[in-house]
Amino acid sequence: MGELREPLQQLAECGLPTALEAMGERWSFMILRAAFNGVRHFEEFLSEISIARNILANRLTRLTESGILHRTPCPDDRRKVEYRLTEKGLDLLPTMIALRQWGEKWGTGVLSNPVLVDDRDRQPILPVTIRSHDERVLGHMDLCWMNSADITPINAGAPDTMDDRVRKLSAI
Amino acid sequence: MGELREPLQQLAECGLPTALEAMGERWSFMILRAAFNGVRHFEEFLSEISIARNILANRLTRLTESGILHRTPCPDDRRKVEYRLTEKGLDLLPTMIALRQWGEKWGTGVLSNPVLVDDRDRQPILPVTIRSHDERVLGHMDLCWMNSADITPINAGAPDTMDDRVRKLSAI
DNA sequence: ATTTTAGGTTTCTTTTTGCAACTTAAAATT
DNA sequence: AATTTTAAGTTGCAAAAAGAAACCTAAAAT
Repeated sequence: MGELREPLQQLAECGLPTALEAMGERWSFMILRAAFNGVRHFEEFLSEISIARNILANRLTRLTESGILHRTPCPDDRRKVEYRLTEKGLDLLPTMIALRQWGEKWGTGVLSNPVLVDDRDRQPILPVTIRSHDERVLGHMDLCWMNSADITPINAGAPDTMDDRVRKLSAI
Repeated sequence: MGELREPLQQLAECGLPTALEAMGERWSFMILRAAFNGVRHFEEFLSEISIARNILANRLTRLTESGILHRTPCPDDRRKVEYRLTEKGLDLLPTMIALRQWGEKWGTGVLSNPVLVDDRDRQPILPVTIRSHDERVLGHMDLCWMNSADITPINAGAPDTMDDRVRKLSAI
């Protein structure tokens, strides 16, 4: 049991290639990290990251085009432009933190400082994990692939679309 | 003894650059995904991913060098070589799933089927999230940076004032 | 009126990627 | 035993991307 093996014919239909198309280029994650740390302007990114000027311009355009950043000319200083994370961009935080935690755990330099903490109680966050619907932490041996049509819904309380209802009826 | 000055730490030095050094190249995540799906041999990776032969050889070498894959010549067929995920490689699963879920959520019409489920109860896994020490789901506004030296061990009274030991994670 | 700042382009060089053909050892087939 | 096929690469060359440095333009500051 517990062999995580996706049907290989359907590998192309996974969200990973899509995600990598937007975030797979060099510097994209470093730009994202800077953005999460409050960096908003071109020259600010430039001094924060050791990236070439033309490459930064290209990446900011690409990230804007793919809806991860939003570009706005500053009203108060018309030379300036503001790059801000969109909802789509903000939604990459778990991925980025997971990657960062992996780097911290397995990288050579052991010390990680400063550390990400919960603002409410000032305690370090947990390692990012995969969880079951009832929040148990799952390892790769606990996972398998399943046709979404064959899944038995667990909560009958949520309102369903017509399509969901049809699918449920035909699956049971 | 102690003749050297203390090494100057780069502020906000984090595991992300380390992680990207190992996983930031093109195709690395696609190779990882194939490995998670049980792909183990060179020609198998080649037919699964649309990657050039020489690039695959290069990536497999790099991933092996960085300890994400382990390379073993097959004892039963001495032409073959087996590439397997190490513990370090397996530990990238949360990152990969988080990235994949993001791609599914924000990608253009990627219907996610099959779906990752918990082997135990056949229910879909939750979206990968960031969690506090007591497992509350945290958003980017709930996070801040803190010096690890200033963290109060759990059970002891937590400080309730925002002071200069705390830096807000400032996106939007 | 001149200088500085912000956010880019342009040009050129180096590095990385991609394609196709070639190699080498081992297994399978005739 | 001779050959064909398979597996895992390597090599050589063209194309694309990254990086460095100078240049450009509008707007703000001096």
